[in-house]
Amino acid sequence: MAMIRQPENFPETVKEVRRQLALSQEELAHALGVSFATVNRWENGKTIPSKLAQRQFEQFCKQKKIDPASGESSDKSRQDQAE
Amino acid sequence: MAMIRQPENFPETVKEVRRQLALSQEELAHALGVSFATVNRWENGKTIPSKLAQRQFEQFCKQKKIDPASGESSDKSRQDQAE
DNA sequence: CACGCCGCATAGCAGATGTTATATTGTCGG
DNA sequence: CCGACAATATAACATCTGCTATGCGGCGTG
Repeated sequence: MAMIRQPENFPETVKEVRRQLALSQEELAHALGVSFATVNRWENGKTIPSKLAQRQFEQFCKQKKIDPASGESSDKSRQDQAE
Repeated sequence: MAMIRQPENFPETVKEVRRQLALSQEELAHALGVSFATVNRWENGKTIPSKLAQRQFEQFCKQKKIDPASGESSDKSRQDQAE
């Protein structure tokens, strides 16, 4: 029985990932190939991402070396905001 | 009225790719992470794929070394269809 | 032939998404 | 304080997608 395992709270996860990368909702949306409204709805719990969107998001996180499951980047390669 | 630029005919492209890989609509759908109905609608021109879906499809083609633009695999690495 | 199975086409409904528009909030400079 | 601006929240409408069910034709088996 495969329980689809959605991160229990997708909204926070998205916000967290976005914050770690210092991206606006619009920028993240563009990076994922979806619209701003979609990311906004995800973060505010208005909708749940499609399989494709979930896949894309996870792939994006991997690519960016971010762990969506945890609340932290967890690795030491922080480039942080050198401004 | 959007002059969105699609591969001139997405329906044929999908059919062609699917045929080259000898996949059923259901199998391709699963490989792409969408439903059978969606692939079926694409092939029959009922709907146009979302950005995400287009992206996934193109990525799938690259991964499978198939050129969606042409009607042929174009390369010699054919896995046969010895059946 | 009758039956079941598979691949495909189609339809309806609910939910997700894209687009556009409007409102709110916070920040910055005057 | 006021205005301008960016980022965000929200809404409405059209389209796409997921799911389910149905129908059709082909194919093999009894």
